Amino acid sequence: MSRTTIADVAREAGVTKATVSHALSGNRPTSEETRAKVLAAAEKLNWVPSQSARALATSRANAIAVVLARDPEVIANDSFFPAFIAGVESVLAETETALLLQVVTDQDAEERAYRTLSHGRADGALLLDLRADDWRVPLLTELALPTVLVGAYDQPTSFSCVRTDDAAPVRELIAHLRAAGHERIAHVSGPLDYVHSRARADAFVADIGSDELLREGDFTAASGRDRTEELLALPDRPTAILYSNDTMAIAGLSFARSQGLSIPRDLAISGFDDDHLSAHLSPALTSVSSDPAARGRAAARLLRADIFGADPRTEVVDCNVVHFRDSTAARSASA
Amino acid sequence: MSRTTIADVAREAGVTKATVSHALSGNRPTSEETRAKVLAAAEKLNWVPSQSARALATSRANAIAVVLARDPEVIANDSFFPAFIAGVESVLAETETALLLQVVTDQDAEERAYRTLSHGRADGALLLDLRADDWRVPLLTELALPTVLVGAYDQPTSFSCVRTDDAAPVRELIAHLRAAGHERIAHVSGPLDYVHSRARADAFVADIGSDELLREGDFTAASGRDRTEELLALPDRPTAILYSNDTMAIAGLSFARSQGLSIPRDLAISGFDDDHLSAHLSPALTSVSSDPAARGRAAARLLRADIFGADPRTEVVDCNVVHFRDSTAARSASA
DNA sequence: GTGAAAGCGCTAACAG
DNA sequence: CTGTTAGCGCTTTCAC
Repeated sequence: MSRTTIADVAREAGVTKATVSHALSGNRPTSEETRAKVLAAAEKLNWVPSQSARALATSRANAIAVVLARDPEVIANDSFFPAFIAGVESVLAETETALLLQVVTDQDAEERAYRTLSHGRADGALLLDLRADDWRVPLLTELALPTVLVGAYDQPTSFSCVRTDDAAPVRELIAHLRAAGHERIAHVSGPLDYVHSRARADAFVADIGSDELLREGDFTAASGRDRTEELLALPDRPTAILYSNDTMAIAGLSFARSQGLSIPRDLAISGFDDDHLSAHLSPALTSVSSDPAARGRAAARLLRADIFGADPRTEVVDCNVVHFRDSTAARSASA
Repeated sequence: MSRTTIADVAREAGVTKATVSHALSGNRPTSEETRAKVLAAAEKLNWVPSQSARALATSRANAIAVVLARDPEVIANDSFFPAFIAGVESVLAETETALLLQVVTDQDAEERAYRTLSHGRADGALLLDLRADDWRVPLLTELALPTVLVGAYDQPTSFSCVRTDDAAPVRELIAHLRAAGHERIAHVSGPLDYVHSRARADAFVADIGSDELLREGDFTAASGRDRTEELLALPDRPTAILYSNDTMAIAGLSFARSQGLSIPRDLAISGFDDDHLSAHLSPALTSVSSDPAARGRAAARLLRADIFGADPRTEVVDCNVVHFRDSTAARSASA
């Protein structure tokens, strides 16, 4: 509770509050001399302007928000999020903007969170885990809160977007597996109302020509296991499974092994998001890395531009790269 | 920019601003009737009080801060942090408190961050990655910002602490390895100025009786590899290595293998923090899980209590459990 | 039980 | 170039 206020500094420097304010913000010309006096006084008193007072006066919070409506388990096991946040922070740091993180448990709380945030707490928001026809988009539009949508979004929108091509790596994986002789290729997706899960699943179905071997998971290990069990119980079981994240892939791998299958000989497996340990598994897991930090940086930059009044833009950050590893290595013989 | 303010609600309800304020906060008795009118008006106008105005008036930001001075690489590969944050959020959610996350790159920025935060932006802070004689402790004391120290802290302090017993799992691991016949046991620690790294290293040295086989790493894969190389080059090389996190352990494991060693036959290996994939590596990695979410919850509760004026307390969250897996399995014969 | 009015600490017209 | 004066939207005495 630094008691020193702008008034103390003004007194110390022998000027008025307004002068102090402007000397520091550079919002109007100030003589070099008074500027120096003000700086000296501020320094001497160790004064830091109150963010809440400034926020109230300028209606700018100097903070942006990320609201997460995720299961704690999924948060903890997600390799995307921390790296994404690190990317966001690296650009926020340049402008001393803070990141407000809020985890909510239900939609009601989420809506309240956005309403509160938009009212003096944050200057903008980053929307993650977009769903088809996401209800948050009209809400944020109504609240007039600058927003950047992270992840594909197909509806026309007036918000900035950070996109990536989720379909390309899926096609690349399928091509690779086909070349290795696989004909029964399955896909365990994330929840299909997530736009990016849907994009991957659509790419899969389009390329394979059927959704017979598509199963919907929810990114947890449990769902990876269960969907794998279903697929392997099929009369004509798949010889390769593409999972929409590494956690499900590994759970699937374990289950397949417990059934006596050998990976990749009997079943090829690939993940998504390339957890930093995936390359060290045995067999090393084929996965798709996507540079979450780069997407975080892009999102933060777009949001900052938006807050400063720039027109919304869509930026495609294309950094998906498939790492082919042993879990999809070519099988020596047969089908 | 919801234009509606408390004045609009007051007008709509036919009362004054003060009444609206009190009706909602319950800060003074209000007749059931006016209370209902106020609630109806607020609902009708979709009004949410401005956080910045409220913060200014009450000098309470309804937010707490976590400042991270970490390398982005370390952030992205850390399995502790996301789960910890999830735990923190789960208790903050109860009181609609937000979490302000700030990542800084140098000490100067970190100090500025704390000064700014303490001045209207946050009501308290969580200190992670404590170092011996941490400079942030006196700073936060000076700023009079309620703070909770997460991780052991040996200096006397007037702040609340969340502790865990880092020594016990180290002793348990050593005992296990000794029982399996290991006599040359090494430890690759984290940076030794971190209090928790130091605690583990001290426990190691105390139990082993020498620091000959102690090497200081920095939690990155590169350092895990390098320290392992040094240890394996020793004339009388260790037969077991305890690493202070899983990332270093896996890097060490890879390096040892590249030298033709077999794990665990020629070299037993254990990690720390129990990344969610560690159990799935091959061999499965022995590691120590520590329930970061529980520590996050404890820290958030202590901080909230502190902000509300409770006396500082130290809470020991003891949830370290060693998961013995194949990477330290008993060797059939010899030394 | 409710109203009126005085701030919280800063910024931003408007004068000079 | 600098000082004066209002607010920003809320909370909180102090009266009634």
